[in-house]
Amino acid sequence: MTPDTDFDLQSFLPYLLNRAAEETGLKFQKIYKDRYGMLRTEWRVLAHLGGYGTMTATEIGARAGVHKTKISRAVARLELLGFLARSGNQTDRRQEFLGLTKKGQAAYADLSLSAQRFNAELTRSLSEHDQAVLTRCLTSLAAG
Amino acid sequence: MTPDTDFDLQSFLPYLLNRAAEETGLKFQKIYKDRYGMLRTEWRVLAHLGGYGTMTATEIGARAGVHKTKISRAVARLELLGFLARSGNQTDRRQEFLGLTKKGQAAYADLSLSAQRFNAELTRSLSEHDQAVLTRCLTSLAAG
DNA sequence: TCGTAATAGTTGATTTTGTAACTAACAACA
DNA sequence: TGTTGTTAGTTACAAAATCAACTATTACGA
Repeated sequence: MTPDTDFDLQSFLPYLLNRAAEETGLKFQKIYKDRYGMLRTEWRVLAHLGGYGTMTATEIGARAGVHKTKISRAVARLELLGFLARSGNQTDRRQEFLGLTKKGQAAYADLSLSAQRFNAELTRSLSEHDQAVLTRCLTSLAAG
Repeated sequence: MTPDTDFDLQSFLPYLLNRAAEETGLKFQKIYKDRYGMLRTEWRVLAHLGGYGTMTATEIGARAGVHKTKISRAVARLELLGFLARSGNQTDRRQEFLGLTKKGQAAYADLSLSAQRFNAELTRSLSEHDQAVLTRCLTSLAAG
């Protein structure tokens, strides 16, 4: 039985993407976990609110590509930890506007700075051109 | 309070990588899940054994970047489903050589072919050059 | 060769995620 | 109105990942 495919796992994009994501993600996870006890989704919610301003849970989910149950739990925990505050929407009482507290803003300022440094370190060995190609390809792949 | 960082989540590599990995990974997951009832780690173990031949659990873990408890459970399940067989090592009775059964080989042949097609579809919109850059960058990032 | 350390792999307890069902509020339209 | 459908968000339960502890075996040094 000869192998009729010359499949190469090392060039299979989902595999490579997953490995690269895990490798880089776990390293950065240490930062927000150690400093603020945050989980990944919590950091992601914080990053969205810090970077794009107040919005609803559904909107975060849509932008971040995260399911609403995960958002719901992350929001609850961020609120519990004092990083986030909710304010009901008068015109549509189903939804709530989510915004960072002072403490949340401070955490975002700190973590986003660390993220920048972390990213700079990651891309240090890549040429400007490669960085541009990589970001473009990833953005395209992430969009589906 | 002016934001003293111009951090952009959209160019933060761990975020982009994670999104691209999820997007592509979940799509391909449907294939091995629907056809063979496999989980991601199980498909990954199958892919390693199918692509590189018989090896031990630890070796798969090291190559695939997966923790041994995940490997252990994936192997147990693949064995249960009849895709994989173990054979003890005489010279070191702690370890076992893992290999695919006929059924496992057939599943690998099928899935690796689908993976190739899936990958081709993913990269269809990318130029040859971009593909090469992407793969190179991802491999470098995955290596840590 | 005895005792200690290291390695292969498994198992159990805890945490986190995923799936589905649920409540509450709004929308559309007869 | 009232009935049906849709959307926002939460919760309950099942599935899976993580972490630590465990057994069995081998390696190594006094």
